[in-house]
Amino acid sequence: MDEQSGTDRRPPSRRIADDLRASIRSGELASGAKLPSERELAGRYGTARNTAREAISILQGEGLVVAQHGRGVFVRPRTPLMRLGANRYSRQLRSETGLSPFRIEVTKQGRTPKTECRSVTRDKPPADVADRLGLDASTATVIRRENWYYADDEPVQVGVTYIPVDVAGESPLASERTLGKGSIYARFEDLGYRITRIREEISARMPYHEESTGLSMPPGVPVIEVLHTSIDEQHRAFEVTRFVMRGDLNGLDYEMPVED
Amino acid sequence: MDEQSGTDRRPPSRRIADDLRASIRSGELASGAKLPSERELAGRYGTARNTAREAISILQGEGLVVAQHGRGVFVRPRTPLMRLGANRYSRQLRSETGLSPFRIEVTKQGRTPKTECRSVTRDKPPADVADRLGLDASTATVIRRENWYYADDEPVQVGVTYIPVDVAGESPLASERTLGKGSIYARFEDLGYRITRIREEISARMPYHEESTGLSMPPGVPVIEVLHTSIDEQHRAFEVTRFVMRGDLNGLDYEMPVED
DNA sequence: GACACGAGCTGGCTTGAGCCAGTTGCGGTA
DNA sequence: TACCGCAACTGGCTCAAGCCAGCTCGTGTC
Repeated sequence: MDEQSGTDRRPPSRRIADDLRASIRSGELASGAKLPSERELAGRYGTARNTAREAISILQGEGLVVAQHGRGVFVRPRTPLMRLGANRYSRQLRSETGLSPFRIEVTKQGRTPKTECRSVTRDKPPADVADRLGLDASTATVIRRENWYYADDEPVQVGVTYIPVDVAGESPLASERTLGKGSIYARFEDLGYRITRIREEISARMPYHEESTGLSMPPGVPVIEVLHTSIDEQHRAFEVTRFVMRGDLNGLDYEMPVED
Repeated sequence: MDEQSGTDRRPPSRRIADDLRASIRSGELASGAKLPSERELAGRYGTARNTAREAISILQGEGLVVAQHGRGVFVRPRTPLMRLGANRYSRQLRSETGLSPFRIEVTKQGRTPKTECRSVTRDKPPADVADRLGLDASTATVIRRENWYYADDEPVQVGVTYIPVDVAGESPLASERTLGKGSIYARFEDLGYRITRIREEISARMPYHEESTGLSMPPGVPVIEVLHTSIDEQHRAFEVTRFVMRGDLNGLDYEMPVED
């Protein structure tokens, strides 16, 4: 726009990034399209290759593009989000379909779901979890169950469930990786804990280094962290799960009454 | 650890980033602490300054550190999140305190809240909003109200509310920036729309360029986007608001019954 | 005591060069 | 025809140097 007047205070890398961003937004560079190569951008703008590279790295940080070694840089296609709702705890849904809401969501997108329980251990609870369960973080022991969720063999979410030993007792929850029909909430019902309320504390952040490798996340994508607490009729918090999910593939969808 | 065997396949920039990350995690570099300068890191590791710089940029992308021109690079202090719950729509809370939940939350943190209605216009609704309101995106008109929320004069969140013209009529909602006591939901009640259910669709992403400048967001921080729908006793969706909030300052906290 | 100035620190940004490592496709060989 | 291998692309990462701009703090002046 205002090239000639010489008063373009933006550094060249910003300018290139701004131009590319505009092209992406206008649709000129469609979803999945290949950007000009670093060397070509550099030539086109009369800058060093590193400067073009810097521009691309800005867009990567914004989550707009992904680079593929040897192939090029591409506009990140926006895949539809899997929307997880509170209905994932619904008894009816559990019994009707026999499928977990995660499986339903993934199937709906034409992908193949898979879940895997990686470990069942006894541990000390993290402070925030102990707090939600009404336990003393330094003395209490909990069962820790680590679950991974996949779509087409691509990991999309992790859930770590903490159960007080007093609740789990000697039930399958305390030791078995597979929990049989109706899955985990059916087992809690076997023990007399029927989920009637949930609390979900939601935050977003960039993934830890382990998460970004474990979930094989591209740069510029945040995670959604959900700290979930299950509460029964007697207002007992009997289980807490921390979900960490890829922000580019997952979303939450709650519908609830306004109380008071 | 395995320096000598020469088989440290990590590129130097990664190695520096890993070391710094470990120092941060161990607490050796506490929250708010100053990292060694780029030039010092370069010297210490025997690399070029650019390489140390690259390492720091990795940590910036992870949201672990913030750079301040002329001062140094610092471990990002983790400020406690403001937790917004469904109670922000509660009638009782509205009448009891006369304060909005946002104001309560901010005050609780010892900061000074401020809200500002930037504009009230008539517009076409975005497709997703039209869908939630049961309108035709291409023909319908809505009132668009843009609100900014501040803590200590720092912008922390934006909310854009869409109201069908049929709902707003000639009420203050359609034109006034200030809505008087009890704020927006009291005005909806004046019109016969009493909020009984809400739907909240939540996602996380990196901020758009405008958002990151408008909310003056440091790099490596995502936003939480909430698409909120208000529903009355007659199952009418009478208002939709899109909230965009800084992920490092805000969180959500819902407690709800499990239905079915 | 208040203030202006500058030295020496910090990060911000660029250059132009080089080498490495994936990817792709073409052409020649078995 | 099937396959191998190489050339020519792509991004990944680094170097060494330079200039700019913001911050801090000491020094010296008024």
